[in-house]
Amino acid sequence: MTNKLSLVGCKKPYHANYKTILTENELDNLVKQMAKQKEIAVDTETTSASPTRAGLVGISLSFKEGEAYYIPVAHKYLGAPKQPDFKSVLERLKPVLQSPKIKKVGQNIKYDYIVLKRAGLEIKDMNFDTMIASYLLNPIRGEHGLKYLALKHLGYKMLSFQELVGDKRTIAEIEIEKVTGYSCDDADFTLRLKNKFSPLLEKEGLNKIFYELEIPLISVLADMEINGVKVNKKELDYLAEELSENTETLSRQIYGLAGETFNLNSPRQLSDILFEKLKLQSGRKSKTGYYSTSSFVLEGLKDKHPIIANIIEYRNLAKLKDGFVVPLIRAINPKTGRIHTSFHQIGTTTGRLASSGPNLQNIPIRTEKAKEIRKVFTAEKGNFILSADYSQIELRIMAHFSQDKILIRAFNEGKDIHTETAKYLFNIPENKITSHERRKAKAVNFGIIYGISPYGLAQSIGSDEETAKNIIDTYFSTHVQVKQFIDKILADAKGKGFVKTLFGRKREVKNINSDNKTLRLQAEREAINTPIQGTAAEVIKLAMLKIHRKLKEENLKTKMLLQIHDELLFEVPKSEIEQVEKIAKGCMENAVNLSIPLKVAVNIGENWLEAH
DNA sequence: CCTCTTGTG
DNA sequence: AGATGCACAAGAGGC
Repeated sequence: MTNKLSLVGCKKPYHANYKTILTENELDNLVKQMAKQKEIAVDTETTSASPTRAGLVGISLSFKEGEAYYIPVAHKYLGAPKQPDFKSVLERLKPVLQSPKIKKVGQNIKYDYIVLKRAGLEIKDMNFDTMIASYLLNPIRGEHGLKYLALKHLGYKMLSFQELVGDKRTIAEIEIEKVTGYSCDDADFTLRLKNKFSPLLEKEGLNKIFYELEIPLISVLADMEINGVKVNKKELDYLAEELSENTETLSRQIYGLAGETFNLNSPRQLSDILFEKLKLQSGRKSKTGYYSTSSFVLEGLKDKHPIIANIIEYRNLAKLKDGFVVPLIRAINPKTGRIHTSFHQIGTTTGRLASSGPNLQNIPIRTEKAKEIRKVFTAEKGNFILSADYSQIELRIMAHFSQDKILIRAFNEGKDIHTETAKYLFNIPENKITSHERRKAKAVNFGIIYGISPYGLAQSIGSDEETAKNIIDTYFSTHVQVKQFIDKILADAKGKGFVKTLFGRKREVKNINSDNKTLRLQAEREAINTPIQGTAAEVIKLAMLKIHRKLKEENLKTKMLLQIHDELLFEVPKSEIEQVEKIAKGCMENAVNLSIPLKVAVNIGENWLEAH
């Protein structure tokens, strides 16, 4: 069945030959041809956007531009033809898709890898991901979808998923002929984009970071997503119940004090109550004409009216309940009883990972109730949670980049970096430094990495701007090489229009020469922060590759579960704890060789709270 | 779909 | 005069 590309929505049809594989014979011939190829583009069609839940509906393959094949396995609609048997298709494809000698190409191939691995087929020799290539070529957010890339780089308007599926529930209900065109387009244009991007990566000096970091990371992240993390559902249910009772009590009290009921979750309505009705001292109006009710504002009004403390408490508890507890309960996969997040390699402008569905990189920790939530992240019977986190990785990277004498000496001597900074800022001996001064120094250390202003520092240490400015000046006059490092980054960025990480990841800084001061200053802060944050992200990614490889080599049952920017979380059988502790610490501390040592702290416990 | 708010590193 | 610390995800409200 040949489909001469008569697709709806195609402005500039390529003369493609797409074929539906319906018989054993056709499948045989296809596999024979595939076995001769050096590289094959793969795409799967499924029942869900979430790969850890999705069921396979069909697979498309392409190894020559303009030619592609669609193997339907689970289309279900009135009059659907008999399709090749799902299991036997997988068995027939295994020799080629699992061959370490045939390169696999995909668009967001982690998705397909997960779907196929769950079905029992593990893609080998994943070699190219067009989404990641596009991201490395220009790490901006939200412009790396296949449909967008095909239009931008090849001038081809693909059919959108929405246009294909319409009001049907899943792709399984769509006619095989239509899906053949759609899915073959996906595989075909993935291959075309690969051919376009491959030389560009080379030209931009991105080959190393692409082939040696991001591509091998795909299967590591896929395994983490498949693993998922065990949570204690009973405890979550209990927390939800408890938080509901507490928020209801608080809201009743708040309405009593306000003299009327209103929607407490609406900042606008709350603003009217506090600043119009109760006439409390307001701050500036926001863009939309209402006064801010942020925690910063509320904290300042705490003593002015008894309603304030209640609102603060309500906000805290409501956030935990509606922002974490309830969504976590909903996210539990009924089949595995675990929570499977997605990690995104193209989620950030700096090279960090992002997590969603649910986001497991922002689980609360700071308050007592928050700790209760951390506690529900637990391990299977006989296993423990092991957490390994880098100490001060960003400041260490800044020390390496800047070669600052004070920072390098402090890290080489294993000093507490914030205390050390306080020594220089306030010109007092180490044994005289109070927690108060250390706290200020800590704010300065973080501020430097972010490209701070006197106003910003004043806000975070609660001083006036003049004091903050003096502190910043002192920092730069003592940490001479840090100042030089920042000046060099800015000069570089202004000259070239981009900044680079240690491993050569590039980020364009668009407004670095803008006449608009606000935009320019923001670009300058991005230029300072990106090499530091981005390099830290690369260091932990490298460590993850090493750990993943080692766990496999040593045949360990330990599972890598989460990455939270400077922390890795594992689920470890009791018998493997000592070994894994060594592996994690060793791989993380030796991921790269810098002018300063990297330090990793390992903690073990029954749950994430105990292990952190 | 944007704004506000708040959770993390 | 007015803005002024990096990187995110997500829920709620409201248009």
